[in-house]
Amino acid sequence: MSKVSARTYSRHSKEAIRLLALLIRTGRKELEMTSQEVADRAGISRGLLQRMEKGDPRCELGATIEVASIVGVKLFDVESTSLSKNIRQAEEKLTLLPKSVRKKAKAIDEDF
Amino acid sequence: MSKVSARTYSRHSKEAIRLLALLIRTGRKELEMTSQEVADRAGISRGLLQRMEKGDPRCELGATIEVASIVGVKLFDVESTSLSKNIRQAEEKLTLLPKSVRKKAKAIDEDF
DNA sequence: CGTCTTTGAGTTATATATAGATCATAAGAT
DNA sequence: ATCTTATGATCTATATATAACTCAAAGACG
Repeated sequence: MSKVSARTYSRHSKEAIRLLALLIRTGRKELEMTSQEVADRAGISRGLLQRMEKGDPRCELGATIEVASIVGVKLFDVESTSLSKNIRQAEEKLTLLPKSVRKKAKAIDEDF
Repeated sequence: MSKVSARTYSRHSKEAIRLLALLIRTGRKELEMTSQEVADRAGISRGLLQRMEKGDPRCELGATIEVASIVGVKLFDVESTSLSKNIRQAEEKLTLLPKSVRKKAKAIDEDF
C-alpha cells in the first residue's frame, strides 16, 4: 500500500484545531515570547511550533498541549488546580461503567 | 544521533492529557460504542484509539480531537456553535498584536 | 456454565513527523 | 535609511507513529 492516511476531519474538529492554533499564537505574542523561546521551553523545534501555530493537525498531542500550557492556553478552560479533581471524577465515573460495551441485536440500526 | 526525543511534559500537561484520555474513554462508554466503532468513525485504527484512551501523548492532535468530538468531549468547553465566533475573536486580536516579537535589552531578566 | 465479543497487548512494514540546518524576507529598533 | 532579529519556508536524515494483523484474556449475557 501507499498512502496510509490523508486523514479527514469533521468541521468541528477543524475549527477546534484552528482555534487552538490561534490561541497559541495569540498567547505567545501576548507574553511577548519569540517562537524560538517558546520552542526551547517546550523542548521542540521552532519549525514544529510554526506548524502548530498554522493549525497543522499532525502534531503530537503532548507537544501541543505543552506549548499551550506554556503560553497560557487552557484546554478545558479548567483551572490548573481543578484538573486533578476532574481526573478523579472521571476515574470514578469510569469504574461505574461496564468494562466492555456489549452490542445488542441492533435490528433497527443495521437492518435499515 | 540516536534518540530524537524522549520528551518531557510539565505536570500540568500530563494532567491535561490524562484527563482528556479519561474523558474520551468515559464518553465512549456512555455512548455505548465499542472501540472499533469509534475507531472506524474517526478513520483510525483500534490500536491508536487504545493509546489515546491510555493517555499516550504521542498521538496526532487531529486524530485525538476528532475522536474527542465523536464521543462528545468538548475541548475548550466551548459550544460547537461558538467555536467560529471564538476563532474570529482570536483572529481579530491577532491583527492588533505586533507581527514580530522584539526583544528589548532585558537587563533585569537576563543579568540576574 | 458456555459462548460470543470486546478489549488489551504485541509485532511488523511503511509512511511520516521531527530536529536541525539554511535562506530570504519582513518587521522592529536606532 | 540602516541594521538587526524574528519569522516563514524548504530540505534532509532519522526516529517514530500508524495501520493491520494476531493472540490471549476478560467480560457480558443467555
